[in-house]
Formats: sequence, C-alpha cells, structure tokens
Amino acid sequence: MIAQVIAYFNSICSMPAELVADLERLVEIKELKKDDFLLKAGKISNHASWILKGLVRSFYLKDTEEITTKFLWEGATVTSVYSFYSRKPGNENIVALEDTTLAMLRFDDLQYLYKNHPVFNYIGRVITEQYLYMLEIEVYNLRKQKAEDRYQFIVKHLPDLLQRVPLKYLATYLGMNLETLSRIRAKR
Amino acid sequence: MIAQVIAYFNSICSMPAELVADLERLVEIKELKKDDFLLKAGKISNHASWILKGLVRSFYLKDTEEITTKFLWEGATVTSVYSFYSRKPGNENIVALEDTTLAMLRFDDLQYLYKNHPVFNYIGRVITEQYLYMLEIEVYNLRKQKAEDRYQFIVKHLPDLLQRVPLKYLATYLGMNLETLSRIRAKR
DNA sequence: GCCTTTTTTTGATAAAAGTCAAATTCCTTT
DNA sequence: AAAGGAATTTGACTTTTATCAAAAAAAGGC
Repeated sequence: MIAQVIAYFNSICSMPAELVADLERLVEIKELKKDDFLLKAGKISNHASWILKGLVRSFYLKDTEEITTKFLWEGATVTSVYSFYSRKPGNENIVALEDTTLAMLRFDDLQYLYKNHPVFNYIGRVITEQYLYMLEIEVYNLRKQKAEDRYQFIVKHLPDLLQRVPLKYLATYLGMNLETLSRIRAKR
Repeated sequence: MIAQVIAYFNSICSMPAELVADLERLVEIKELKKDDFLLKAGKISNHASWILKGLVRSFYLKDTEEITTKFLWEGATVTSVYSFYSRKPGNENIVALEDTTLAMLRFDDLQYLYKNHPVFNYIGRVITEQYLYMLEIEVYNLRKQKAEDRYQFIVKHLPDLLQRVPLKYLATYLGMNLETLSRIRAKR
C-alpha cells in the first residue's frame, strides 16, 4: 500500500534510502467509509493525505447550505490548505463520497521530512505546483459568467465526475443552485 | 535592490553563502513602465519574478474582452503558473498597471539552484505554498453567487486595491461586468 | 417487493445581472 | 485652461438565475 506512495514520490524525484525508510515509518494508511469525515470545521487539519482509492468532497457551511469547494480522487493530494498551513481551525469539512483509502502524513512529520531531507522539499514543491495548477483551472471555470458554460466544462474535461458525484453537490461546486443545474441538463 | 530579495529568502530559511552568491549572480532586476508587458499570450513564460515595487495585472482574452485573473503587488511572486511550469505557451498576459520593479529568475537558473542548493527547494516550496494559500482565498470569494458579496470582500480585505486599480479591470476580476460594479458602488 | 427517504425534475414567479446606448466625470496633454 | 480621450455612471430593457412549492424518480432498508 505504502509502496504506491513511495513509487509516486520517486517518479517526481528519486529518493535516497534514508528518506524512503523515514516515509515507511511515518506514512499512515487510513480507510474511510462512505460519509466518514476526514476533517470537520472548527478543527485544525493535522494531516496531508494522498488518495490511493476513492473520492472525497470538501465543503463549508453558508448559513444552512453546504457549499462544495472541491472533489478529489485517486492520485490527488487532499488537505485543508488554510488550516493545515496556518495551523488554525478553519471552516472546511472533508468527507468521503465513496469508501476511500488514504496515505496520510502528519504536519509535524512533514516538517521533519522537509528539514532533514532537502530532496523532499523538491517533491513537496512539485505536488504543490500540481495542486496549484488544478486550482487555476478551477478558477478559470468559475469566472465564466454563464452557468451552462461552467457545466459544459465538466462534461468535457471531467465527465467521470458526473458519474461519481450527486448533482446536488455538483451544483454548489459550480456556483449555481440545484434547479438551475437540472434545467441545464434537461436541455439535451 | 537584490538585497531585498535575499533578505526575504533568508527570512524563510537561512541560506549558505554560496547560494547567496549564486543568487546575486543570477537574479536580474527589471524596471517596467506602466503598460509594459511582462508576458504576452502565446509566449512561453521564462521567468518567475518577485515584485519589489509596483503592481501588475494578468488577464486573458475572451473573444475581444480582457478577463483579469490576478492583481499582484509588492512582495508577491508573479509568473504564469501554467506556462512557466509546463514550458508551453499559454493564454495569459501580464502587464504593469504602475511603474514596477522586479527581481527575476530564469526558469533554467531556478532549476540550477534547486539542483545545486538543496536548501533552495525549501524556499521554493514555501513560496509556492504561499501562492496556493492566496489563490484559495480568491476561489473562496469567487464562489459567492452575489456580485455584491464579492465586491464587499475586496472592500473589507483589500481596500488598497480599490485605490490602485481601475474599476473596469476589477469588474472582470470579480466575475461581473463594469455596469454591475458601478451600480453596486452607487448604493452607498 | 414495498415503504421511506433522498435526489432530481418541473412550474410559476421574483430577483439579480447582462446588454446596449448615451451621458457624465475624470485624466492627460497641450 | 481647453480639448480629447478614457473611465465611470445612468437609464431602459432583456436574459439569466434564484427562490419557493410541489411532483416525480431513484436509492436504500427491511
């Protein structure tokens, strides 16, 4: 299980044996059942996780409505960027939409790795860049004013998401309400 | 001038003398006049820059309309994330809104620094994380459905921007049109 | 399979934001 | 200070999306 994460990190930059040994010692595998929470609003996020299998959703509460901010699946890294880096409680919830397997690293352990294995900063930076890149695409889509354009972007670029995610979550993720999404879909 | 950048990097992680010497050799100071371009769509972004003074705007063209995607000023790092990291031409333009002074690093030189000075990976990672953190806040604001809420976020958290940026650019940045922004402002 | 609950769709109406045109204000430059 | 141009505001109208209510469809538990 851990081998999968090691292989991924190695594909970014080849790691020395001591680093691999430290990772094998520090990485924790966790299984989440559908609807289990990885993080609750008001708590400090203490882990960054790599998704081995499954799909998670992050959201925050606006009045009583859940606003979905992200869907992440196999191969993606998940954490609450705000809470994890600021070390403060945030408003973000992360919950499994499917049974999910994670490889997790604690904040403190990650700092230890960054301090003691300079190469690991290279890997951390590349992963952060990938996340950044993904987020930029998301912003690009969000800035489109037409609800239909935002939906068509998903149809074109992330069609799998439509199979795996209930529409009620997709709607707030795309900044529209459920009825609007339903009407857009009814058009064809 | 370069001392300012060195001091900033040192504040993230103390750098050995050889790294400082390499930086002094490789960092290039550039002065942009208002309306000068730092990057044009269709070109590969070859530099990452640190803004010493001034303000830049990035935008892309949607049909004939300029959609502003970012404002960056003193202390911020600027590059086209997509083009710089993918080494491909993108659709992003970056232009100075004020006379601007930059400390620039070429892509190749940055890779050289990462390879030869492991500590610099630590600094690069932290800067990338800061950029990510900022982008997340931006996305959070964009996902608000009401145009007025998005504008009020700027009033509250980035009031200086209102003094430094023409409203026509702020409008597309906030995902609304100029007339809507003008009407929101007229309310008070 | 049947019942309950959740999710999605549909309808009627209201609110928000966009579009186009024109007027006004603000800046620059001479 | 005046002229020209750019930026912003205002008005009339249209389109898009939200809201509220209810019906229909789908999914899960027993």
